[in-house]
Amino acid sequence: MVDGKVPDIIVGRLPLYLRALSRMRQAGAQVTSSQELGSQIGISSAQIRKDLSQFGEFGKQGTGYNVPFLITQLRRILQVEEVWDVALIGIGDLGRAIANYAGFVDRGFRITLVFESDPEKIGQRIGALTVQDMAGLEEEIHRRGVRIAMLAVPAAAAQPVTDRLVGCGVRGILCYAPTSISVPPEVQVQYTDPVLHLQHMTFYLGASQAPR
Amino acid sequence: MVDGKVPDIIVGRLPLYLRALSRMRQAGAQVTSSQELGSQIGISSAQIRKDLSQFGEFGKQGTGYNVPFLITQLRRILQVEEVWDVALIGIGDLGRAIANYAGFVDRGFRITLVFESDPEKIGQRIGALTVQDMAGLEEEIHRRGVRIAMLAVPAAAAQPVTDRLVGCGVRGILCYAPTSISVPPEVQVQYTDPVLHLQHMTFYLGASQAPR
DNA sequence: TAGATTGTTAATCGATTAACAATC
DNA sequence: TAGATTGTTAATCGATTAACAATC
Repeated sequence: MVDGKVPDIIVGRLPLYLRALSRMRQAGAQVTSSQELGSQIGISSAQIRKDLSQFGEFGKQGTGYNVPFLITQLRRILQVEEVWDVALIGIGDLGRAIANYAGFVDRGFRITLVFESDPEKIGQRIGALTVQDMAGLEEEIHRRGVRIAMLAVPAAAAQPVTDRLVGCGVRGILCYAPTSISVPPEVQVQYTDPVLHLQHMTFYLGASQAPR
Repeated sequence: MVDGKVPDIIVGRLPLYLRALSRMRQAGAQVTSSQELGSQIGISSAQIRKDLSQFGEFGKQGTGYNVPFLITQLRRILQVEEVWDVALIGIGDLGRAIANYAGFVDRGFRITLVFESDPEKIGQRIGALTVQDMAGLEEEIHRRGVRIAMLAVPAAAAQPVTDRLVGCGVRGILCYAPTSISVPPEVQVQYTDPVLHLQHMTFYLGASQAPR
């Protein structure tokens, strides 16, 4: 109910709740229950109620949760009511796909700076953005007050670039490079590596593929 | 030591260990310790030893773990000694980036089929692959014995496509669509949604961005 | 040998679930 | 009112950590 300190594992589920609720609203739902929300995302209703109770009382006995209201609350809790500016580092195929992705703004993020070290790519335009030289990274990020970066550089470049990002004020890094990076404790890091997920799945897949 | 049933949370860490070990080997390391491996990826040494002990005894007191040997063992445990054929569904910007990504094969995966519903894209070539009509999905996947799919379609299409995939023998799905999908219990699903990670981070980011 | 590090046990810590009074 | 569903407590379950004998 009162937030002394919220377990990180709970914080990590809130975006999932928000995503499911947004889809429900899109589908026209005005209310939902912990039961319905849970079955939608494969989580027990008790867990959802417990998680939400960390932040307040958002439901009504007998009827459940008002979908738009709960969305508003989760956006507030997660601090995505306003849109965050994000810097994207690395314009390979992946970086380009990220830069072109239209699904960020609705959910609280907007790529406003893109950097790349390859001289061939510097100056290219991606939508409304111009690819900038890594040389200007610190100055631009600092000047714009950007606090979040997405790192889509080769694994070998991830740590040095991270150090530069941290040095110029970035406090959240989403790392697409298939490697771990080190940051000071005040900096948030999250990783995304599809191969980790694939290898997690293959552990459970019996035998090999069908005969060819 | 003996594998009665391995907790899923442990299985999920093995790919992380494998990734870190591969980088160590690349860097020329022949041996490592649970201490070193742990500090590299931000996990306690005790946890690494405990996790590995689920599958056997891979280390040597006093000296630690032989890097290439442990890599071999993890690849065996995760069933990525051989390369898995993977079908990719959806050739938007993201699908294209996935299809072009060169980092899969080394780690056990190879995209061998790509499908798309947009008639404009069918027949296009992506590297050595030809974009195929979704109409032939079941036949092609079944014929090739493909067991794993990556889903890079819009959220609204995710569930119907999933049902088709499950119907033709796919047993592992990596879902890039920002939505949850339902599958029978024998099918593995993993998700990747960068926005979930970003929203997880913003919870911790104080105040707003710097003044503009 | 002495130092280092494993594999494993027991203790601690934290997360999930079940259950139910409160109440819409 | 009767039925439904919340928020919360206590019990259960599972994961992590600390510690150390074994041993390379």
